[in-house]
Amino acid sequence: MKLNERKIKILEAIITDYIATAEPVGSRTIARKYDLGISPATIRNEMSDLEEMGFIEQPHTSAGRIPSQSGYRMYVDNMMHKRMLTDDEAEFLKNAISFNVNRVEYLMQQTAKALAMLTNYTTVVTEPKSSGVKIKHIQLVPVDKNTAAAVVVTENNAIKNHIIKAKNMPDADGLYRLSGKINSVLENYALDDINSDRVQEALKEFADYSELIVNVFKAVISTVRQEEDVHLYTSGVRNLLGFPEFSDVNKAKNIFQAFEEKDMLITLLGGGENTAADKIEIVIGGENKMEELKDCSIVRANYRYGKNSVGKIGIIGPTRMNYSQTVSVLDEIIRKLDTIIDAMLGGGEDGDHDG
Amino acid sequence: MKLNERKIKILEAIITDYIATAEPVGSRTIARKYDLGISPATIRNEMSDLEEMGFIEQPHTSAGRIPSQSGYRMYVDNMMHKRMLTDDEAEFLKNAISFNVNRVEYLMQQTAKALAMLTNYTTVVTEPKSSGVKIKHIQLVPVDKNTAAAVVVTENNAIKNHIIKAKNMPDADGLYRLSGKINSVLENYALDDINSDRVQEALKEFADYSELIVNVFKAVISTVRQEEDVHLYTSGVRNLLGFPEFSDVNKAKNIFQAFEEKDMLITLLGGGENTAADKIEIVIGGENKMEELKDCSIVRANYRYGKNSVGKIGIIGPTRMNYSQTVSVLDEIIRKLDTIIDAMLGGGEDGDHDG
DNA sequence: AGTTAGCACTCGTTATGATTGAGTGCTAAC
DNA sequence: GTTAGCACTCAATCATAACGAGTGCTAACT
Repeated sequence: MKLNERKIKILEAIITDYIATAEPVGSRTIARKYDLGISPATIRNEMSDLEEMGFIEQPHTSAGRIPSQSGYRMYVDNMMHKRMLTDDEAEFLKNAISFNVNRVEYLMQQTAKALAMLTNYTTVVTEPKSSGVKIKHIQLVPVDKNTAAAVVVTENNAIKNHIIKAKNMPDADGLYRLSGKINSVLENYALDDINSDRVQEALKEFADYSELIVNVFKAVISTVRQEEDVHLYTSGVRNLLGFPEFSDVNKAKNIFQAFEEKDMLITLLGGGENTAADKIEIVIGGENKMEELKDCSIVRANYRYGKNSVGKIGIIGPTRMNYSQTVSVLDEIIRKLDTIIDAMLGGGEDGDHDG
Repeated sequence: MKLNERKIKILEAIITDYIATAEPVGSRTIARKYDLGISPATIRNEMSDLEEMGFIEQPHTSAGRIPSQSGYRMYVDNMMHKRMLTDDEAEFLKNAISFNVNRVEYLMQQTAKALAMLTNYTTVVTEPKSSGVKIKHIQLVPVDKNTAAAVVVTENNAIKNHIIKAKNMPDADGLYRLSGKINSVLENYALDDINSDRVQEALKEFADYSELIVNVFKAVISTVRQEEDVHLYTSGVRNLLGFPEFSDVNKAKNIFQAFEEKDMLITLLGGGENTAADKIEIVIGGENKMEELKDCSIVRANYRYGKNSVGKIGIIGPTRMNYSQTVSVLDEIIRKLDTIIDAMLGGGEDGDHDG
């Protein structure tokens, strides 16, 4: 059977209507609301075909049709036209995310919140990761008799602290001089070389403090590899409660449970796999492997710093979510975020990472 | 009318039963389940009295009675006996919170989660605040042409970063020397004196960098006053969905909305008012002013570092929550937390506050 | 006096059955 | 190929009745 022009129009009508109303849509409704110039009977015949092709299904005999998973897939891949933002949406976005936040955490929180309010779905945003980033500078600051803080400044001006313990600890001046030495080592050698003779030689003045030095290098390595886990910012979880598909409290409970588990959220955002940096990806219903979220769809994308993807944004709604709006909004916010992050990290405008 | 022994027993039975079942409890049920040695008819008479006294009420004519707000209040203040932890609970707690976490954030998150799992309610925990704490040491670390990081080490070995901007910035060595000067000023003068001639005199060598210096002092002051807002850790929000009182999705939605607003949570935890450091406080139903949470009760307490309250823990459940269990668990966890925090901050064991 | 058995009464909940109406598939005519 | 017409299905709605948990009151009993 061929998916001709008319079938496409009907399928589109069914999906549009179902997205708006959450009610199965029947032939009469389509004939009335969408100007296809054909009678309900004809529509019924076409719908019968569409059902056979697997794009729509019937909850029960005497009900209208609802889109199936592959129906949505077909719509999203081939039929959905990207629409412009409405004036209201554009206006909202303009005010929601201010350029002059000076903390990454606020920016991320703000972004999550703005998206959640605009779309009325749930959003998850990761903080920008600094994995693979180069280290610009490190400085040891005295804290205690056996404790120092290693302040690591990365290439993009993010600042991370690490607590360093060692039995033997130089005084403030000693720490300052040691910092200078370590910086010159970091500048001249790869991280893998830290056990080499030449590095040992460079640091021989501080031979007494080998424990300290080893711990400092450990901290440096963990910064570069970003072994500590990323922060996630979530907003609008409660929005899902507004949708009829989750008015069953038990369903809602399962979903909420999922949202409390970080690992789950990370998988949801696409986990390890690195999707193309500038593509918006849509995961429909059961396409994600998570049982709890089988009635949800995810629209997700990476945001960038320079050319590299440094973080992810996901918008989660019912399978029947408004893909077209969601994609437009996400697209716009990604564009905006890229600019802001560029200004924040790159331009050295600001990059407060305090704790 | 007097609240005699028998009335007390009956009120207690009603509350216990209602907490367990969430169903209005009638005279026959009490006679059957609780061995009071009196007939339903007698119980009915007493219940009628209890209702007149305002401790219980009737949802409708042909239903049993449920405790009123002042009924719970009476129970909580005068009748509830603090019970021991069960073996299971004790065992769970022992495993749930590990002593060797090395980040305050993990500890708080863990605490929130453990409490939520144990009680099956929702918990909110603030991170320990360092407000009012003395500053031990400060060091400026170069970041950028116009940017430095001020690393502030407080008396209890917490470490906070602040980004400092200034048009005119000394080089690394200059920053190090300036740090030394500022430290000696901080040691010898009160923070209010920073505009005094003597302080100006002490820093005159760095007159070119007045913008930088002003910004550093601002950062120091904000650390001491803790003007930046505290982190909150929430867990088990979804638990509330399990209770029949919130099976109406709209009610649940309102509550969830409240939980997404930080200000709300802070008021919930007792906001500004400083309650006695070592008392567990119970706020029943509408006693809190928040309309959205009128069907919830809060059991809350402060945890300490040394003698000072440094943070708050709140457990939120339906008004019909198990106060007795909640209080015991909270009491135990506070005790435990005090020990851990003492070890973490005081003993200088560790206090990683990275960002 | 206090306690209790008995009973009429209330009222939410549940079960039953009838009605409605949205929607379908099929057939026959256009 | 399209459409009007019609019988059929089935969830949702509604009214009614039956049920039962619970009460308050009265009168009898200790």
